Amino acid sequence: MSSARGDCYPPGMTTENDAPADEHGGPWLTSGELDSWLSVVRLMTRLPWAIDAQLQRDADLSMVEYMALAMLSEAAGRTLRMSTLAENTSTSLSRLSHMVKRLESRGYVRREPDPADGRFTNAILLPAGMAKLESAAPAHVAFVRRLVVDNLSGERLRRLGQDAERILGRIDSPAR
Amino acid sequence: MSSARGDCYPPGMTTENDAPADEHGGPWLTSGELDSWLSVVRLMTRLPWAIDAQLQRDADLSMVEYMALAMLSEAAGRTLRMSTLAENTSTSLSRLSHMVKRLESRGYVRREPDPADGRFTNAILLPAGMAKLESAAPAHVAFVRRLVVDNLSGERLRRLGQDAERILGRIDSPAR
DNA sequence: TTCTCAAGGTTGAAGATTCAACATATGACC
DNA sequence: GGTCATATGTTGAATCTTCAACCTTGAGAA
Repeated sequence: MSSARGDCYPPGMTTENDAPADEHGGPWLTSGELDSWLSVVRLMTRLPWAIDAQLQRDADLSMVEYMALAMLSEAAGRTLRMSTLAENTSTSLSRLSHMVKRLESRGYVRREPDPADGRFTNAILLPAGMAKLESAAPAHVAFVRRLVVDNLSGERLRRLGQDAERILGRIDSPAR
Repeated sequence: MSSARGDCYPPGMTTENDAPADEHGGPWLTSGELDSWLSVVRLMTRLPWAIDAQLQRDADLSMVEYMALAMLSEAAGRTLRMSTLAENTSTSLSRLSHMVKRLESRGYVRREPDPADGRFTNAILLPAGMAKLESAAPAHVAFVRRLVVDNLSGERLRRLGQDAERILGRIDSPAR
């Protein structure tokens, strides 16, 4: 099934790659491990690209922008701190700051310093932003269904989410 | 386990989200589907970021650059057409062209028009590029093992790869 | 031959992201 | 109060990606 051949990952070592198929911890990847990893790499590359393309085409939004608007739409008072929003959308504060500035200039969002603690900045979803989100949502959700949710059995989707969480756990863990 | 709450995805509709848990094709996502999808989104966002950070820190390479060098290292004559390389690394030709120009300026790669058909351009891995790749590979493979390969059972890794392929199939399929 | 066309690739400008430096606000400590 | 340290955000420059326009090569038709 893999169209991109697997013998390209660790470099120059393919002949020594025939170790027992499921032994953990070896120096290189076995050919089965490599196939799976390369599939994951392609998924990480192309799925965001596909989602972005759909949203861009149908709503002139990037996926991160959609996520940010969606997070705000569900928050109390349609308001979140910049730092919370950055955490929840997995983006850097700097990127978010630039991004919100653009959303602000489009009239979807506004910012104000938190009245209770001036260190924080609150991002607030405006009616135009809510309208934008509501108009973008149906096509976006349908697309996600077609590519992912309806494309896997309930059980496999559930496991996919679990595997993702397990990998994310390692990413967040304090190294080693 | 999900730290970012799920009630932020389709916007403004959470109260109607209590449909039967595994019914396919509804208008919105059920809360379980949403959790899984958001986990996948976070994975797509953070895993490439983590891999890039490791490679950048240890080898001053991005993941796409690493992939390109690795593909070339395994190709016959350490040579591939630009278009093939773009396909195999899931990047646009334009992005690849800029990227290879940078790799060229670092002495890792060179380009030449295909002698047999001048429409194609061949990218060729130079010894310095091979050396770079070999020095980067061990730490990179170890990192991929720690995050993904050794973090899931053989069976789950295999299924993860299959799910990825299944989703990729939909992405490549001619719409609808 | 000559014309036209499609495919492969490059380029420069515009747009987005990253990086490091810089504010600013608050709390802790003296 | 005054000073220092820390956490939150912002900004501008550098870098990277995307987008559209363009160039070139070779194939095929007239």
